[in-house]
Amino acid sequence: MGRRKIEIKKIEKKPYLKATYTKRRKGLFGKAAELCAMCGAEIAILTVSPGGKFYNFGHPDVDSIVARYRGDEIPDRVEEDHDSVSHEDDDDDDLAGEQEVTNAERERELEGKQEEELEVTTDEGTEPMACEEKDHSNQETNLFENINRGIGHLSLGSNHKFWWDEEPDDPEQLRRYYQSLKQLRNNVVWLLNDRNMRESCTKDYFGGI
Amino acid sequence: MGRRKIEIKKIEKKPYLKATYTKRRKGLFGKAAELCAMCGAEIAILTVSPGGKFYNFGHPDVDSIVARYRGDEIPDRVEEDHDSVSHEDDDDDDLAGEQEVTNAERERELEGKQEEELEVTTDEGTEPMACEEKDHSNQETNLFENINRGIGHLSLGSNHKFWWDEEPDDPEQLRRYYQSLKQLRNNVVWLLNDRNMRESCTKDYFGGI
DNA sequence: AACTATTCATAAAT
DNA sequence: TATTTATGAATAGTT
Repeated sequence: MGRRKIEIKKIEKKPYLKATYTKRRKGLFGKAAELCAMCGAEIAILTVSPGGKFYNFGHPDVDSIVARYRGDEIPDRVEEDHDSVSHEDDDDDDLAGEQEVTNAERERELEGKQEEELEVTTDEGTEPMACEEKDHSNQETNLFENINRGIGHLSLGSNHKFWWDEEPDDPEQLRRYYQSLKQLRNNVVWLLNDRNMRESCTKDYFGGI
Repeated sequence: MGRRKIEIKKIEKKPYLKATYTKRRKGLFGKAAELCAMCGAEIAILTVSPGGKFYNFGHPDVDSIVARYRGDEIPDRVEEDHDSVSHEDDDDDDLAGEQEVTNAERERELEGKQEEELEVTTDEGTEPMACEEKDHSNQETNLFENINRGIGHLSLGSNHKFWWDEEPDDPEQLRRYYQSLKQLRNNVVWLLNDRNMRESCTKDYFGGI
């Protein structure tokens, strides 16, 4: 796609490496933006540059997609069939597969139809193409509230018992358990922290769309 | 890029929508793979199709990058300066910016140099281009161990005190705190669960690389 | 960083 | 629906 056919292999010369990385990252994000605009897809791209820096793309935003990917939503209903999952179909039972309803689709149907009807926005830039310049600290708060919320609905499908499943009678034991769990909480908090160091870009790719 | 110039706008006709989505997703993942191979970058792409199904790309794998994005690593040292973060530079202070050391880079230097020297793999497919067919349950275990680990190192930089920061003397109070934290733990477990329903693809894109 | 020659991705056709 | 082909778009090399 340039003056000459190139091999796709590691570029060793630093100046070329940087230039190529920047160009191609831009190209990649642009492609993603087009795909979002044309097909109503949601895409999050997390990029770590060779220098170790994050450059991200997200539509409608990175965090909502990442959260969905990890299952950060609060469940209304608990899935029991975690074992019998084998998707052999490779690519296409999506969207066209209107007979074969997947788990994910069923879940979405329960949640609400808003996104299902592929927003009939006709033209110009009134799309909800939000960009990643949101207030991160607020997001942290929301996500954490999310984790703390929905406590009543939870009942993990598993039959295993762990130490935290039995409420200890011994006060000293209880105290130790409490300590452990508090540490867990701290780790979770830390996990949600420090996001501010990262960059995310979406705009510039949705200008003429 | 085809027989005719097209407008980048929402495709309304379902058959075209599906075909286009599939083609372009494939193209996007291919571009990402090339970028990884040429520049040693790490990329995770999370895609939600218009039908609501996940199709993901990851090199070396989705979860490690997502975890890093969210800050899932166990900290060796605690950051104090979370407020004064404003990256105004748009694009390029990366890799070339050998003067201006960012927080992220500093952290990496402390961690160890393994990844810094951009693995001098010269040619063929001996690259660590892992694909996303790993054992998910194992990953869950690992991530959870990760969260449970590193307890000793933690001291959040904040000055705020919350109820979980004071160890309660009252046994009943302690029990209630314990309950709350246990629920939090359950939420975290749930959050790590259910990943098995998703597909991820990487192979097919690294065949000739 | 800006410019072109060229390859590559893909829209339309089959 | 998979394959083919003509064409526009991304980009390698150059300045």
